[in-house]
Amino acid sequence: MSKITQRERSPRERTDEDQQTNEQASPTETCPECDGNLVHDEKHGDTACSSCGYVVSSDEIDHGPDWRSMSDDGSWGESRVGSPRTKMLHDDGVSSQIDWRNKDAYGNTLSTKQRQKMQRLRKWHTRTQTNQAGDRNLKQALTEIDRMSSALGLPESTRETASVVYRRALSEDLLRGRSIESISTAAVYVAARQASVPRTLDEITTVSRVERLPITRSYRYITRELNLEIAPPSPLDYLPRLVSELDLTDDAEFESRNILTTTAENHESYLGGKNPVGLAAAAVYAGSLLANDKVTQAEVGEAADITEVTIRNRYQELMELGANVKSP
DNA sequence: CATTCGTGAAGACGAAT
DNA sequence: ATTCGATTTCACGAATG
Repeated sequence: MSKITQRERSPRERTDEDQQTNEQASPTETCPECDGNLVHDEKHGDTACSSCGYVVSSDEIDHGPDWRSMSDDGSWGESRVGSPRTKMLHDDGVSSQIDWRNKDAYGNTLSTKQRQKMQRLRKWHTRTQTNQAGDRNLKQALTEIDRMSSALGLPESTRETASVVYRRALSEDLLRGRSIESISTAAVYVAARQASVPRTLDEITTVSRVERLPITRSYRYITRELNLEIAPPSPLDYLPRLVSELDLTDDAEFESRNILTTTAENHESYLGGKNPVGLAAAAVYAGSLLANDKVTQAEVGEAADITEVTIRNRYQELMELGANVKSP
């Protein structure tokens, strides 16, 4: 009969080399990219940087089937078999596929007649997988989400969130008149913000295939229609990335963080309406001064993609509001 | 000399109409 | 769809060290 293989059967037997290389990739404490804190994501087996999203080692955990019987009488009733389900594949990763080679399950070449039959079967099979317009959209969208997430260095969990957001938009029939790209991009934007690893609209735009306008439109649209409540990004979210990009000391980071948190506590209202990146940049500048690890306004501006003028203004305001900034 | 400061005009954005 | 208000950017020269 036809050879139907389960997708992504994960390796049960690992070779010796695999074991060794896996052990050599021992977890480190700080991110090689930005020196941010590394967070281990138990669910996905990823060790990723909490600030820049850099993934250090992925897939330490075998996602393969668990062959143990889960019931006392030893029956297979509860056995868990197959690949893990994931929102990142359009069908949650539960589908099967027909091999493209014209061989049967034993590797024997098929007869001409059988081959033709297989052609038809294949055609039918792929159609059922992607036939519905929605499913076809999904496939393309998920590819895009993955591509953009990679380019932005977002952790795996954030990509799944983006996928879920897109699925919801799809199921609520929100795609009419909007491009798949723009919705996908908006989903990534949403997911990054919800995961407290926000990317600026500029960063998002550079990795997307569509312009800024459709992105913001779609973003507004889906957040409204799906009732997604997204808090404005905190300057603190941007701080670790800046610190690492500028190679500042922990001291400087501490001071910067301190400045931000204290002003946030005492002058909550002040922060409204201001670009959080500008606030973060100003705090980093101030912090670097306090910690004797000075960087110029221009350097901070470069790293944060913000003008010196803005840094100056925020810096001044921070000084006025927090008298506790002065005197090292 | 490099860095910081200050300014006015112009653009971009969100909210309101 | 346009208007309005606040914010940011740009470009520049002056001040500071």
